[in-house]
Amino acid sequence: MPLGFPSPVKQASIDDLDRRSRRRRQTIDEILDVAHELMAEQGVAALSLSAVARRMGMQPPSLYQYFPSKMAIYDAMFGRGAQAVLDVRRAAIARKAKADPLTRMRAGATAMCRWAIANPVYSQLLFWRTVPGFEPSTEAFAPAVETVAELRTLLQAAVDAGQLDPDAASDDGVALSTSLIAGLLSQQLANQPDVTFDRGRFTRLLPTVLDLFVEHYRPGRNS
Amino acid sequence: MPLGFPSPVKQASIDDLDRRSRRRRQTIDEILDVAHELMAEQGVAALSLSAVARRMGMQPPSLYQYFPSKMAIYDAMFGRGAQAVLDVRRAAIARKAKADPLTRMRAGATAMCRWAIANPVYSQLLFWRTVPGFEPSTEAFAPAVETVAELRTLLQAAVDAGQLDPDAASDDGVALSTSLIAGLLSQQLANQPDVTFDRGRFTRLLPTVLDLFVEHYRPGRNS
DNA sequence: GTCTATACTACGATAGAC
DNA sequence: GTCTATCGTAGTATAGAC
Repeated sequence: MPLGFPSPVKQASIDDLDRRSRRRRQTIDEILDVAHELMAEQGVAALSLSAVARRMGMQPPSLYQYFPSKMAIYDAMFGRGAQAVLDVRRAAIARKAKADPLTRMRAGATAMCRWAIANPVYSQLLFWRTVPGFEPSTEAFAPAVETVAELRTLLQAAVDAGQLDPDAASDDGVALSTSLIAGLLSQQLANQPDVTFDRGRFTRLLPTVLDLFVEHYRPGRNS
Repeated sequence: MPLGFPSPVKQASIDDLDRRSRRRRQTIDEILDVAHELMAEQGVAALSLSAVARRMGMQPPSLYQYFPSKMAIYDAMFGRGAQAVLDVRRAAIARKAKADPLTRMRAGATAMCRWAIANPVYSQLLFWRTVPGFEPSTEAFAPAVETVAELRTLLQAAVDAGQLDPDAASDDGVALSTSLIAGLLSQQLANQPDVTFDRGRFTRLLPTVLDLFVEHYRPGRNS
């Protein structure tokens, strides 16, 4: 390229790259938002790329600039949902930072449960995995692993504070607590999908179920 | 038709009707069996009539002699599954006919749970209802209603026998007991779908969970 | 009651122009 | 990065012959 001539090709500045990648992220987010909408309307497993493109005013092939396949969209949704659960739970626990471990555990469980009922599409993806051919990638699954790890940590804190028996922080304790909550969610979403958390016949039982857990692992109780 | 001439059209005898309707029933059963196979292989929501026909050595249009639509097949499967749950539970309880109500309740729950894990396709249909566009008909749903009714009756018997607090037979008691079991099933099927009931990290907790329930409704316990 | 033929629609994904 | 065009496949369902 001869010196003294400004390049006819526009130089890509840092700002341009920022703008471009921000634009790209926006499009990706919009795709996921629209996919979520459609899943809510037609069923999670009924997602179609054509429908997504139609609603976005795009042509279907354009979607392949952002996701290499339909399953990649499901995977991104899974990751998004798992991250949201992690965030929601952390936020609820942070709000009770000064409270005892059991209070924080209850707050985390309640917030997560409330979010799950308000977001049935994500719940179905995360907790049931009923989309034919879809399995989440390790990356998308990571926040879910972290959520369970943090649950275990909190249970251990309750044990250390003398609020729970040491068994509560075992594999069984973790499995039991997740199962108790999954049961309420499962029944609520299957039988009263359009009822709010507060009014649900099943989710209403959350405090009771948490009591059951705490009582079961009451320290000194030879279970 | 002139007398003295045997009809050239073969008279349809009672036996013929029997044979014909039996044959028809067999075909219907085979369709449902094959549909079940395919759902197990490809995913419940991925059922395709063409695939059913292919595997049966039929042409797709022939299926419409037996089911008016794909959803009708889902509905029949739902009904079949709900009836199976009812039967399995009743059989387990009948085997403990002479035992106390709580023992029978535990037996029923265990048998049902075991069956559900061994039949994940039906479980997904019955307990999650994640097939886009499908809702079970009242007829198909009837055995499920009956199962819950019988659960309530059994809880009431336990109350009457002084084994449980009267609250156990309330709406909340029923919802709680179904949720506890649904939780184990849900977690087991989503996280360890190919592990047996006996070895499952979650289903293994069934006795514990039943204890939780019984303890919660222990008579005289002011809960 | 099974078939052939077909209508109709839709889908996921790729190639290549602009 | 978006488009048009298209491939290849699949699907549900119906009409009508046999």
